[in-house]
Amino acid sequence: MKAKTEKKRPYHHGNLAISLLDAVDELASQFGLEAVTLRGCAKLVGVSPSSAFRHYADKRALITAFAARALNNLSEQMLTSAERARLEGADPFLAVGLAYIEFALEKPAFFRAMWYEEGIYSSDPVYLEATEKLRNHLRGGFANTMDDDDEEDFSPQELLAWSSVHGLASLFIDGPVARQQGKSEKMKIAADMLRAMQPSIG
Amino acid sequence: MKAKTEKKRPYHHGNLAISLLDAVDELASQFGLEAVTLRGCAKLVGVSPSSAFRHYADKRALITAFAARALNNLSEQMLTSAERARLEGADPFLAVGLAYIEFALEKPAFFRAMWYEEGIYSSDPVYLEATEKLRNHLRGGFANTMDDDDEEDFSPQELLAWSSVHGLASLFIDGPVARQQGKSEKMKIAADMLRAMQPSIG
DNA sequence: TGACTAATGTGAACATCGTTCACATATAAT
DNA sequence: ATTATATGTGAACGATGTTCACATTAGTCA
Repeated sequence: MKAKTEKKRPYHHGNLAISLLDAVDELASQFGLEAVTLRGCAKLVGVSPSSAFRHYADKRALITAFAARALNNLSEQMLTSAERARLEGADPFLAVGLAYIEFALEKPAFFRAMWYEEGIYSSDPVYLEATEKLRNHLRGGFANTMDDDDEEDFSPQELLAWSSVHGLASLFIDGPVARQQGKSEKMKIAADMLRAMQPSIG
Repeated sequence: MKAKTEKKRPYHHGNLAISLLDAVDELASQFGLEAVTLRGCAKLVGVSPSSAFRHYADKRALITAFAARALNNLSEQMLTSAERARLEGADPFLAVGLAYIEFALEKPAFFRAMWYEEGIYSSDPVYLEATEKLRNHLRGGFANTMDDDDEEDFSPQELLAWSSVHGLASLFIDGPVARQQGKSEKMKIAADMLRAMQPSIG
């Protein structure tokens, strides 16, 4: 959040790599992912444009790191909402699905960055690890409610759950579904869809 | 397809607007959507960069037009596969869903452009009309197999169908699902998912 | 402490991109 | 034929990603 905006400016920033990620966060949240610029990030951090290349091979690598961080954010959010649901005796399946969609609605630029295949290095180890974690949290959240047959592969039911949740999130933020409606109505639509799926995953 | 590549070059191209769309098609198919450049399209068509602005307000408008055309392509493909399924006595629901996913697998750049919210004018009338048509073809294809209660809004079941199909397509081309597998295996996974959905939409 | 080395930030430069605008050329209308 | 309109051109501008020689600092070890 805070990009160490105001201080005496020592020649060495000391935390540039992470501060640049914060800058991407800031700019992407405010103006969209497409508006994120290396020079803009550098300026926001108060540093020369070329200094970014000491920490990231190129812009794409920076966006990749940001995407990985976003994936981890989503993983956390799903984990906590699954735990809370279990504690409250609520349906963890619904909770996990709704958390996924809510994340996309609240941080659309983050969600887009996660799956921005053409703008990231999708085989970067850090990014890959983050997708693995998300995958497992998804399976973990969904597994308690449905048959957890295979350890590695997604069952058709699990894939249905992930796909539908991912698809609705995408259609909400980038598609023509419920364009005019507010967040709470969208969440209600999402809950209805998830409940409609129950017969398939019981 | 053919961008009138080789001929005497009259001062006026005569078909620039459409030829530029063909150029976007060509470049996006070959090098990805992010690699599409106004100057590149102009060069491919054999015309000056600035001439593009006589037909499109800016690059974003050009991409918007391309996205609309892609949406119409997908609509056609879904329509024909639904008809064929009906003639063959096959399951139209499965056919429509698989057509959607197959399109994304075969033309990923087209599919991305369709939902490239930050890179298009999503309230452009032509684009909007194309999304409406797709919407209706989706409902048309799905409606025969499930309760067609409401005329305008998607029922939870219909939305589940669209979301899951859209989500799986997205996860295939931009996500970590079945990365290593070939198209036929992915189509089998898709069919399994669609069948797993049957209890919810019967 | 002081000197050497590695790490980190800078400034100027380059090619490319989207975009604009005065101008050139072709087509259509009168 | 003359005029008006549509369409394409060339040169320019600012912004972007990137590179590279150089400046500054931090870390290490005598």
